[in-house]
Amino acid sequence: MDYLPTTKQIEYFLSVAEHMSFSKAAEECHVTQSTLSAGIAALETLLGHNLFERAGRTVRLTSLGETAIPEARKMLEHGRNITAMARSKNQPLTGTLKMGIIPTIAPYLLPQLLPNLQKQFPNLSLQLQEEQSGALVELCTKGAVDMILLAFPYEMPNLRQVEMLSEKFFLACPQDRWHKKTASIDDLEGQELLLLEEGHCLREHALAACSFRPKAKKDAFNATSLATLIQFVQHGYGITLLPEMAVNWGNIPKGINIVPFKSPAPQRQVGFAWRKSHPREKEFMLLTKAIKDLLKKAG
Amino acid sequence: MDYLPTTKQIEYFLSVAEHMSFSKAAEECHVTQSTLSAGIAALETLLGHNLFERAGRTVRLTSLGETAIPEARKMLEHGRNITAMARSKNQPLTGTLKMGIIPTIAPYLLPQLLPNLQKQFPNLSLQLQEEQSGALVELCTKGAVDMILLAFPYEMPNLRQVEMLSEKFFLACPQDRWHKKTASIDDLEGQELLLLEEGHCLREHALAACSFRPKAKKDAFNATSLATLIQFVQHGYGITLLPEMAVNWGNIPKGINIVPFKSPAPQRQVGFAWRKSHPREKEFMLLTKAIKDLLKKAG
DNA sequence: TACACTGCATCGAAAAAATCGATATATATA
DNA sequence: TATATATATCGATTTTTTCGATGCAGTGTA
Repeated sequence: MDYLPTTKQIEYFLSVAEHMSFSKAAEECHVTQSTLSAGIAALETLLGHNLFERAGRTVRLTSLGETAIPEARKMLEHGRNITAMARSKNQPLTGTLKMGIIPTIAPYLLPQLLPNLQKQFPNLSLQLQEEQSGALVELCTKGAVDMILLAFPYEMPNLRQVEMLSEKFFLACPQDRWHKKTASIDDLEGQELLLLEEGHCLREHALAACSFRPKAKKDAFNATSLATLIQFVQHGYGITLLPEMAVNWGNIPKGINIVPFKSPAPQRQVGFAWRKSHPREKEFMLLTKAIKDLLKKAG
Repeated sequence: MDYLPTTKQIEYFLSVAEHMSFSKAAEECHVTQSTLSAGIAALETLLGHNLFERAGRTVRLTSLGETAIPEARKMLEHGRNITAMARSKNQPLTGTLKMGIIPTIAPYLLPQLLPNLQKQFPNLSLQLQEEQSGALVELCTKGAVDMILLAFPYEMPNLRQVEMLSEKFFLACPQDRWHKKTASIDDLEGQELLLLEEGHCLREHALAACSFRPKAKKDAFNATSLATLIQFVQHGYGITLLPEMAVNWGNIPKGINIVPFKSPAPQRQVGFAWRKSHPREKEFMLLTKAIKDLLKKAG
C-alpha cells in the first residue's frame, strides 16, 4: 500500500511555494485559506514532515519542501500532458488511423484518395495495410486496425458496415475475341473465366455474378493480383470480370477490350467496416463521407 | 482554470491498462469494481475521450489511452519521489544542515568535533559559516542558516538557546610578566588588557568579567582574531583573557603564561540557538546532546 | 436456441472528504 | 499595549467517494 500525494495537494503546495504565502496561494487556487491550510497540513501529515516552516508572519520552505518542488512541478506537468493530449484529439481525424484495405481496391482507389485526404486532413496519419477480406476482418475485430475498406457482401459479425460506393463489373477480354458493344452474363457461359486465387473476395463476387458455374476454372492460371489477371487476359488465356475502379483508374494494356454489361450490370458494393464499440466511430463516418464526396468529384 | 487528473484516477487507469480488466484492476486497487469503473469514467469525462474501448468481454486501449500510459507512469513516479524523499528524512541528522559559528569558537572546537560527527552521522553534511554573533543571529532569524553556535549571554529574540558547555577564562600574559600560580580579577586592574575588535562577543564577555573599566584599551591593538591577540600578548603588548577551548585546543606559543583564575573564575557559556519554529528542532537537540557527549570524552 | 456466465455500467444509500465561515492564536508594527 | 496581518483550528455543510445491489450486453455452453 503506497500512499501518494493528491494532485490538489501538489497544486496547493506549489502555489504556496511560489507566493510564500498561504493566503495568496488560497486566492490563486480559488479556495479559502482554511481549505488550503488543511490541504497542506494533510500533505505534510502524509509525508511525515513539514514542507513549510511557519514563523509568525513569514513562511519558509523546509529542506524537504525545497527539494520537493521540482518533483511536484514534474508531476503536474505530466498530468497536464495527458489532458493536452486529450484536447488535441478534439479535432476529428487527426493523429494516427490504422486502415486495412483489400488488394482489389487498394491499388486503384488509394492513388485517387491519398493526395486529397492529405490535403483535407493534414494532421491525419493513415497507416495502411493490404490484406484479403478474411484477414482484415480478423485484424479489425481484434483491434489491430481501426477500420477496413473492403467489398460487400462479406461475413463480419460484430463489425459495423457502411457502404461507400457501388461499382459495376466490366467484361475484360482479348481484343480479337469480342466485338459487341455490350455483354450479358449469359455471354460468359462456355468462356474461359479467369479468377483471382482463393481468398480474394472478388473471386466470390465474380462467381456470384454468374448464374452458372464457369466451364473451366483453369486453376493453373489463378492470379494473385488483378494486374496479373489482366496480363493473362491480354495474352489470350481467357476473359475476366473487372470492377469499375480497375477499369477507370488501373492500367488497361493495349489488346484488351473492356465491355460494359447490359443493365442490370453485375456489381459489388465497396465500403468501410469497424468495430461497433470503437470510440472514434464518429470520425469514421466523417471520413467515409469525405471520401464519398471526393469520389463524386473524381467521377 | 485547468483541471487535472486525480492521482487516484491515474492509479486506476494504469492498473486497468496493465491488467486489461476493470475487475482485476479493482482488486489490485482494493476498491470495488463499481468504484473503479466510476473513477475511469470520471477521468474519461475529464479528458473528453475514452481511454478504453469496452467491447463486450474484452477491454482495449484507445489511441489516447496508449499514448497516455507513459505520461501517467511518470506522473505517479514523481509523486512517489516526493514521498520517498520525505521517508529518507525519517532518519534524523541526515541531509544538509547549515550551521553558523562565531570565530572565537570555530577554530578550536571544530577540529575536535568534525571527525567524530562525521563518524557518528555519516549522512549528515554540515555547511559551516563563520561570522560574528550579530551576523549569525540575523542569518538564523531570517532562515539563511539552521542553527548557530555562539557564546551566551547574547540578545537573540525569537531564537531558542540551548547551552552546551560552560568554559572558564584564563589569563594569558607574557612569561616574564607574571609568576603567580593563579590570578584574580583584581589583578587585572591597571594592566594593559588587550581585546578583540568591536563586534566580537568575546570582547564584551571579557569586559563583563572585569568589575572595573580596564585602564587603557589601546584601540590601536584591537585584534581581529584570537590568534592575533595571542601574538600581541607574546610580544609584550599586554595581557588578555582566553577561553578554555583556546587554551586547551589552540596553539599557545612559547613565552606565554596561561594562568587560571581563583574560584569563582570568570566564564562564558557556549551553546546553540535556532528558530523556535524550525521543523528540525528535535534533530538539533539530538546533535547538541551528541556534541556534549563528545566533548565530555575529549575532556 | 435457450440459459447461465462473465464483466462492465449504473443506481441509491452510506461513509468519507473537502470546503467554508467564523474564530482562535501568534507575530510583527505602531 | 493596541492593531494589523497571517496561519491554525473548529463545527457545519456540501461534495465526493465508495459500496453493495442490480442492470445489461456480449460469450460460452447444454
